[in-house]
Amino acid sequence: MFSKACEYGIRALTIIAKEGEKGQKVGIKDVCKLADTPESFTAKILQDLVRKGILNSQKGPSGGFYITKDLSEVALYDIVVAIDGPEVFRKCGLGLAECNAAKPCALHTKFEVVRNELNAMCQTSTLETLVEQLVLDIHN
Amino acid sequence: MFSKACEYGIRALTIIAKEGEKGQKVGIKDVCKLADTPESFTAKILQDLVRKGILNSQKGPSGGFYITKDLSEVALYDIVVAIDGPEVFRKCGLGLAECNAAKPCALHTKFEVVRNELNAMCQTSTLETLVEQLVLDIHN
DNA sequence: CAAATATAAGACAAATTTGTCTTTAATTAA
DNA sequence: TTAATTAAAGACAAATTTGTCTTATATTTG
Repeated sequence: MFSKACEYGIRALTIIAKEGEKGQKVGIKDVCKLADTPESFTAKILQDLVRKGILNSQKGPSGGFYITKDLSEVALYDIVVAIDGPEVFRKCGLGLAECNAAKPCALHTKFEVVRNELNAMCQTSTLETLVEQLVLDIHN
Repeated sequence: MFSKACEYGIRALTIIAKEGEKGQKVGIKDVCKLADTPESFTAKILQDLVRKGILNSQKGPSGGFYITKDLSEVALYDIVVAIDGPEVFRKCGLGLAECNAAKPCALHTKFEVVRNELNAMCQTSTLETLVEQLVLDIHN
C-alpha cells in the first residue's frame, strides 16, 4: 500500500509528535529506536520532510527533530503525499494511464470504493489521532 | 496497491478470458497487444500462472493461452495471491511485523476498514465480472 | 574559542522489481 | 517427416527502492 519509506516516515513522525508533546526534541537515534526503523534511511526521509515543511530540526547538542505545527493539522494524507506522492490516491487499480468513469477499466467501480476508503482514512487521520492511538495502545 | 506484474497479469487474464468465451486460444502477442502490456514480461507472468493452475496453455501452431475453469470461479483474490502473495490482504498499514487488535499500530482500526474493502473487492470480483465490465465499457 | 553533539548531504551499495533476449521444447499442419 | 509456430525456461540487464557510510555543516555548552 505504502512504500517502506512512507511506513518509516509515518512511524517516525508519530514518535516525534508524541515526544514533542512533552516539549522535547528527539534525536534520530531515539526516533529510530522507538519507531524500530533503520537509522540512516529514516534520517534521509526526515530530512526530506524537513525540506517540505512538515517537520523541523535543529543541529547541535540538545538538537533533534520536532514539530511546530498543530498536530491536528498534519493529516496523514499530507505525509503520504510528501513521501510517496499523490499517485496512490489517484492511480487506476489495474495501472491504466487513462481510467475514469467515461473510460473505466474492468475494476473501476469497485476499486473506487477501496480508494475512497484509503482517502478517507488518510484525510481523517492526523498526527494528533495517531498519537492518541499510540497512547491508547500502551494503556491497554 | 498491486505490483506491475499483478496489474499486467490481471489485464492479460481478462483478455484471455474474454477471447476464450469465443472459444479461442490467444497467443502471447495478441494478449499483450490487447492488454497493452510488455510481451516478455507478461509471458513470464502467464507461465507462472499456468504452473499455478489458474491458466492453461498450448504450444505449437494454433496454440496459446486459455482458461478451462468456470470464469465465475476464478476470483480476483486468487489471481492477486498467485502473483503478489497474500501479504497485501494481511499486512499492517504501517509495516509492523506484529499488529493486531491486541497490539495495534497507531493506524490499525482505520486501516482495517481499507483492507476489508480491498478484500471484499477481490473476493467479489471474478474473471466473469471483469469480462462483463470490459464488455460494458465497449458498449458505452 | 574549542570541543562535543547533532543534523545535512551525497556518494555508494544491496536488494527487489521490472523488463529483455536467446535458446529450447512441444505441437501442429502440410 | 519436416517446417513453421508457439510457449517454456532461464540468463541477462535496467530501473527503482531500500539501505549504509563518510564527510560537511550547524549549534550548543563549557
